[in-house]
Amino acid sequence: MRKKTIEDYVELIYILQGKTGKVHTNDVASALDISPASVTEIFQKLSDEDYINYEKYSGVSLTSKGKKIAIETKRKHDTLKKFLMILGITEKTADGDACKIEHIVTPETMKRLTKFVEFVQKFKEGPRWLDNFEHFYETGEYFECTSGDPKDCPVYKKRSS
Amino acid sequence: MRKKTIEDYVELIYILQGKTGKVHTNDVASALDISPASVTEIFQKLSDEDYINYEKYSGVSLTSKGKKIAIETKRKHDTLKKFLMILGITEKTADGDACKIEHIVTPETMKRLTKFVEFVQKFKEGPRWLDNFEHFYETGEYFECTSGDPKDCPVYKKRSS
DNA sequence: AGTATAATTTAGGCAAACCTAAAAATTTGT
DNA sequence: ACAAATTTTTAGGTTTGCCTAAATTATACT
Repeated sequence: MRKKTIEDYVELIYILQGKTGKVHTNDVASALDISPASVTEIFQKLSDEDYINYEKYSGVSLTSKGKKIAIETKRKHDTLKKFLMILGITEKTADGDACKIEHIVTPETMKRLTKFVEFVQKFKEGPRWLDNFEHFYETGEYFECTSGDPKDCPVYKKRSS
Repeated sequence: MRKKTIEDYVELIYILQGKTGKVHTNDVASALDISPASVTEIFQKLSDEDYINYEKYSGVSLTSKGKKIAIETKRKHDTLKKFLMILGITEKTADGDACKIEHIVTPETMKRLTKFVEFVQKFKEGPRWLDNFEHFYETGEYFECTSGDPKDCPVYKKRSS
């Protein structure tokens, strides 16, 4: 069930690293709820493939290769999460889904979604059609707002975020 | 890399089953590019968990439990694909991404996306904001269409689909 | 500084998902 | 119908990602 990718680990290390840049076996173990022994194995593997600098018994830090992957993955994650939240998905669910989708989505799709988020965010409080979508989602009532006076296309609900 | 879920197998069997409803070891093996021996194991497992009816050396067919999963998974797949295509992603990419996302997405997100597709499809040729998104995607030019005379919010491009 | 405690690593094991090679059952061609 | 070819299954092996228990190293307290 739980298949963690290299990206997962690297991103997590990136997030966990404090000012010192050092991340310890136990930090990762408790974050992922796996045994410290397993984390040691993971560290060895990541080190072999040059994603992290690993020195026994001291912590671990990202190499430049690792950092690059981490930043890229985190950027994907944040965009996906924002995207899902725009559609009205709760933060917690959006975060969880983003975490899974970020590893499998193609660059083409990612690019589209990124642009979409950018597009929507240009509105101060969300575009009108999004309010109408929200209303449709809640009630099933549907209004088409492509023509006529904008006053005929009411906004049903102000979005909070 | 290749992690096949029960859903994957069941959906595939659903797709592969012809008029007779029988699917054979080799069909699945060549579809997934794995060995026939592995398919036998998979059949045994799926049979143990009552997703398929399995009789050695004859083919395999879905139980009602299996069929239910298969139909549901296919429905998810189709919705995700439509959704991605609404955003302008090419059919091939949308299909591939849908195939991966369908297994990991939460019901909450799935419900939202389904409604979103329904919402957009109520427009005959796609809502105006989608055309504007397309224009924004292509050119970076941005127009806000929430107020004022609709004529001030031009449509730049008619969508084909 | 020396010992108790905590963190980390090593060693060995288990289960899942694949594999190959060989055995067994089925199907095909004459 | 029966031998040859094909399909399917069995048996046994490999790798991966996790585990526990025990050994080792680091840290913290007096």
